[in-house]
Amino acid sequence: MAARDRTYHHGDLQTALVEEAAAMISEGGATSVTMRAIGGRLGVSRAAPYRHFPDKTALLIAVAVQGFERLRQRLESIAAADSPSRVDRLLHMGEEYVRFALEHPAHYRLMWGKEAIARQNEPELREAAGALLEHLVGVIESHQKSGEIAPGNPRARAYVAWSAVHGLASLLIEGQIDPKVDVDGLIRQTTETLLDGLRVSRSAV
Amino acid sequence: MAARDRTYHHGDLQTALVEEAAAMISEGGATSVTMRAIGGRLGVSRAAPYRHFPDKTALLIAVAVQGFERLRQRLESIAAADSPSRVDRLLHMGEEYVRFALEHPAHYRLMWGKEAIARQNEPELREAAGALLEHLVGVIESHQKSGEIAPGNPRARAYVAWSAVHGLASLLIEGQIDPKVDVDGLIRQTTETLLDGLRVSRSAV
DNA sequence: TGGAGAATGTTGACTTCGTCAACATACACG
DNA sequence: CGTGTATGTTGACGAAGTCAACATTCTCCA
Repeated sequence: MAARDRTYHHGDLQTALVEEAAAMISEGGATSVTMRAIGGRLGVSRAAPYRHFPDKTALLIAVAVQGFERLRQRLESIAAADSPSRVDRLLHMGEEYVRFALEHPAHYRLMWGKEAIARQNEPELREAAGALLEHLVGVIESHQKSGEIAPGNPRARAYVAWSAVHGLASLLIEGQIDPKVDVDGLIRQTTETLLDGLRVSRSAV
Repeated sequence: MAARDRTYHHGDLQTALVEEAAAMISEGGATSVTMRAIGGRLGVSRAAPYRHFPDKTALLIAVAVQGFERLRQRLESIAAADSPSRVDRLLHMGEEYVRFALEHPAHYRLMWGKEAIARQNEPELREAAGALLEHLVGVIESHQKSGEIAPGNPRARAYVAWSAVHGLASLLIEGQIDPKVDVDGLIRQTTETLLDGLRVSRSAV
């Protein structure tokens, strides 16, 4: 059994650390996560996490990777549910992306913040984000086949789409959008504008 | 004279602190900026900055504000130079925005990172970013008059445009874009897709 | 079945950093 | 020219990351 009730050995501290760090990030932002505090909340000493992660950055990376995976799962379930031939599916996915960021702002910020994750090009992080991109590329391709998106390098088009939703999510969670603005309407308008642009055929790049 | 060569009093430490912090951010990222290091580089003690900024966050905010102002000036000079009735002006502005971020990645990151600037809703920062937005709104309006952008709430359209360029800038500086991709082409494709979308008339939001 | 060695956890200590308090020096101005 | 204020310095403290040495528990084979 993996999660017995132990006094000395925790059972599955590695997993618990990631979960707890994610929870603390949601509650008090990334700065509230300290090795000491996280250990305390798990009833473990301050140095215990070092048996599972070489340093704090590594733990935060694991949390960020988990965030990318959850976001991807969420988008994939939408892609699977909706009809692949309908434009609505794309709108729905874009909206869901932004909604995820709004629901977990600190977590989403961590996924992107090279500030908190002070290290150059973590491969795991790149990979997790890459999986998200790959999924998006596939969706773009399927919609190109059905004609709702103009032909052209699907990867480049996926980057464009990703830019739009990530940019909006970022603006929103950083409080840069006037609170008087109708957020749902803005999300919808952004995804619609994006799709309108992607529908237009231009000289390929 | 404001910048005499002094031994005890620096002359214009406040300005120098912001400049030096910005330089250090460019060189080694935001984490390399410590009060001690910045003081050392300016030949001043570790506590001297506290005569000019209440804490480190305030200094970083000043740096971020300066970044927003420089970016705005850069975009305004383009808006002034190009013909206001040509679509190229918009493309040019979008490209310039992304280029700024690529030239000053750590600085641009700081401008957005609520991580490094751990404080809720700094008014100066909001204001500096707001000025950027206002300028963009004005540009959108002028292009709506000349018909290159469909009518509708110009502020909402400005947010959409801002999302696109900020999102792309963010993807690029966080290393999320495949290095094999032609960056200039991607920037152009993003701004073109955005404009194509903004040109289309939809039910207003 | 009974250790031996690996895995996991704890405590103490060191370092860096932000920050405050007490003190020092230079400047401005009547 | 003297005094109050602006600016700078040093010493100290607490928080936090992290390492080393030590403790406990688990695993698994002889």
